[in-house]
Amino acid sequence: MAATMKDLARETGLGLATISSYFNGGNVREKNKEKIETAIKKLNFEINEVARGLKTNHTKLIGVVIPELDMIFCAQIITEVEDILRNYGYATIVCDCRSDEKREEEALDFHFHRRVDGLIIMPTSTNGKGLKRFLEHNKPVVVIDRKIDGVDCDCVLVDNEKAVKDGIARLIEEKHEKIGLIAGPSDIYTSKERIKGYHKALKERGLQVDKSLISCGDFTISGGAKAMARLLDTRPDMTAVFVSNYEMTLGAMIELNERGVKIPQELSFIGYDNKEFAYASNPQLSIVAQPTKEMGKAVAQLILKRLQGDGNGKRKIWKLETEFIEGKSI
Amino acid sequence: MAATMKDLARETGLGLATISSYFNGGNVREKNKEKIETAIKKLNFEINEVARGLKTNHTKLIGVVIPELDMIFCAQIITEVEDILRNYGYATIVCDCRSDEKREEEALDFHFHRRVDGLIIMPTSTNGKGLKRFLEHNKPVVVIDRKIDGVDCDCVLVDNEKAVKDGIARLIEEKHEKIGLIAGPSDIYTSKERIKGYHKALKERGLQVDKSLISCGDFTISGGAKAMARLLDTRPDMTAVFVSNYEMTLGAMIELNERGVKIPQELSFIGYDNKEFAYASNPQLSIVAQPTKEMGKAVAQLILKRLQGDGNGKRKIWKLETEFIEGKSI
DNA sequence: CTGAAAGCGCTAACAA
DNA sequence: TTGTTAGCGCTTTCAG
Repeated sequence: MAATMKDLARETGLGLATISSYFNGGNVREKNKEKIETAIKKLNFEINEVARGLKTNHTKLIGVVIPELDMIFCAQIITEVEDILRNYGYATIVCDCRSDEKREEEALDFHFHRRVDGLIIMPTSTNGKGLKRFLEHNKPVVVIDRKIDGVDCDCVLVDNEKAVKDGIARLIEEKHEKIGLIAGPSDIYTSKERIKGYHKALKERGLQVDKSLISCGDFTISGGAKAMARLLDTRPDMTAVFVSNYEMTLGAMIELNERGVKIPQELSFIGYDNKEFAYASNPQLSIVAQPTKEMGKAVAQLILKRLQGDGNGKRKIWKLETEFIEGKSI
Repeated sequence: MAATMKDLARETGLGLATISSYFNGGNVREKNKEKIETAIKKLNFEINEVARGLKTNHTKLIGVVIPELDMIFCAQIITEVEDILRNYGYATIVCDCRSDEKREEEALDFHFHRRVDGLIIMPTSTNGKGLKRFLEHNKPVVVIDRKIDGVDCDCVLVDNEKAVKDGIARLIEEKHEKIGLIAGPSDIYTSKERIKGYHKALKERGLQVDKSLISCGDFTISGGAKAMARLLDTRPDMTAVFVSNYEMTLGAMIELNERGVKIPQELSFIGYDNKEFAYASNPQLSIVAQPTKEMGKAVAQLILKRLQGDGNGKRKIWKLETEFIEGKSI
């Protein structure tokens, strides 16, 4: 089996503590360092993180809970986070809860049992019960994208309101007045923010908000297609539409495609996220893109800071800005 | 701090071993079971997997190494695998090596140090050195998508050759003769297979293979766009093109879009993977779709079997079939 | 069926 | 600086 520190001690004739302090940056005489190093090579020693974890009560594991790993928005953030944390010796365990509250709870349990050192979550549920458990045990929590009331932890958010407001403003500039919005589920934080942005944009330009122009999807492709269909059926007078997440953008495009609706002649269109898809569409789509890479960086930075001992610093909320990319769909 | 088994023993008046065997499915008198259960609730006991891992030499951790988490093909497989393994108490640690051999090696080291119980990998490097280390330590390895010579482990593959052959055959049916292929890097297993399929399809129908109709991308969006541009420039006589992965399909579409090439009037097109994108495109794309969900299931099943003790069973290679989805791009 | 005791590989306090 | 020692929380003999 694998060599242990004991073996190193025997091999070098040194004490166990010396070996241990060698690995933990303690003071070891140069000569002994060399001895240890050759012994490591000879015995092919690799430190056992499990044993270390038992002792120190640190697993160097970070739990991640997200609604869907194959939502590109999630995947991009997670890759970035994982990459940075790994450079600091932390492994991330990602659980995809399929936007299901029960599964999310299970995932939190799962991580808790595993004694992760910290938690990163894009929450599905809006009650912060599961998160508090981590905080009570002094394990840092960073929430992505959706703020949760009553839980005192770091957050990385997007300025959803502004994102939508700017997009809608752009449409109004082009003299559109009957502008549809394909929103997310009305109980999700980001959806609410985006709807707020829609309202504000219209009001600021003195336009009326007509609720029948807002159609809620569920952030999935088929949900987006259905929401688009609903708008098309009930509001044939609509001249422009804003879709407020990537999967629904895809769904809406599928529906428009099937009906043969021409963009932008018959309908102006603004989508969300995923530049590549926007470029690959015909015509090229105008979209609002979220800064996933920056979000990932922010998340990693926040949790690392807490893990490195800043347990008491004040809670931080980072709000990042989206980017508007002009295509040919307006 | 959290309660331990010792606390349970004290609370119930039972011995430590009894508590332990309760958790490990041993025989415990009904009465004592009840006692233990109430104590668990009272003390809010949660088993410490770290300690357990130290003792049993099992971490219940599975290392996953993939080239890019935000390649949808990877993400879909991984989600499925993660979901299944979690139901069996295994956590997956995913490392994205960004298609970089050095990073891949680091990821393997990382997992090895962490003492994962098994490894799932979609390899970037073609030498199996890193994998052998796991096998030598009796840790099961499952390779996804790309077979590696000289490493004796389970594999889940796709019938790449047939996938491309069928697509090309479909184009030939429609009287295309100058058919372009946008292939992947020529040193990657799947690319080679796909190129083989291209050759076979042409030969079987008595057509000549013309190397200038094959353009190698690198499985990225920009690579796909460049490869498409190259073909368009050097072979204006080409009447159809087959793109052999999703990201390059996206890239190719971007390029075609920018040049205003009309599909299918000026060029027939077959893409790869991601049905949703195919439906959302205008016109709808014909594509070859890989069975990601089934692949995930197969991977999980194979590794679970090995983890459950079938260490010596013969190496299994599963080859799954792709699906051809007809759109309006031919 | 249950209890006592040893030990997994490591860290950390203390003594030397 | 280095060695000794006592656990971290659990599983697993071995007796009872």
